[in-house]
Amino acid sequence: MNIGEAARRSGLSAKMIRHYETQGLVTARRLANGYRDYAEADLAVLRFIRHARALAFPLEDVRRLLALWRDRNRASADVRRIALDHVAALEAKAQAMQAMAHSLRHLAAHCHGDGRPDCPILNELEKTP
Amino acid sequence: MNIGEAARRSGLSAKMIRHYETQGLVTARRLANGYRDYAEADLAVLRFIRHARALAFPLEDVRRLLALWRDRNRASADVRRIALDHVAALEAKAQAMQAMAHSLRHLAAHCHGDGRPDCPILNELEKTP
DNA sequence: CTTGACCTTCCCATGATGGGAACCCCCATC
DNA sequence: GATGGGGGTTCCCATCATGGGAAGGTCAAG
Repeated sequence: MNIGEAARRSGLSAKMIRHYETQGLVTARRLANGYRDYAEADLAVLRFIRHARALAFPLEDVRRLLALWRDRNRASADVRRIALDHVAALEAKAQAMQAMAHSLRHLAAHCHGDGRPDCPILNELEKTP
Repeated sequence: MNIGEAARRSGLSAKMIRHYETQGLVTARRLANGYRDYAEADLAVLRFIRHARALAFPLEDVRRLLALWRDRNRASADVRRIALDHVAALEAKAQAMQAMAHSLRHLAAHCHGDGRPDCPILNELEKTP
């Protein structure tokens, strides 16, 4: 199957698939005309990548997860560690964002939000320290 | 004051200040030798930018907030709208991240995390659909 | 006059993705 | 056989905000 069909069936874009190839996550046989040729097994890899990316694993993590996935002698502890480290990163970012959102919501709640220029949001941003 | 001192006193890096200049957020007088020269008023702008960036406003938003800040006839409603739109964006991202974190935590909780290869995380990632 | 600490501009890298150009391939239809 | 359309290929550029670093100008102190 060519890259277009592989894209359709994996839920990725052809661009992404080529990119993942340059990053060493997938490989594809080449036909005589230079076209990439994907087998069902490659599709499984592509879907794996899509699921991992849907959980926002960076490609570097995906590479390691794929290696573990292929390794029948893997230790589930290794997979777990990658996942939990990623969870920690996600939660840290999410909490930072929500803290910012809270501050801003608070400021906005005290802003008249009308035609007058007075605005606690700007007052906060212009603080001297 | 030169860019190094402006950086120290604003809490930004000299690199960032130059970048903000290319983006039209700050301007600086130039000395005869080509060095940028900042006044106290410029420092206030730089600190404003730092505070806005600390709340993760994209530079485009910072540009608009600065324009409103300088405009004595601004309507606080305009500031508020920018802020609340940004809050919505932050919360959407934060929630998406926490949803991913939850899923992964759940999967990891069912993973032995020992030397055995069996792993629900990988099972999830390899799902066919 | 040299040294070191500044400053300048310009280019490149990050991470994952999209856009688009220039060009090749294949098949169907006229 | 020529043409057109819809594949494919590679390569470059843009995003967003920031850092790294090179090459070179400037200045003050020794």
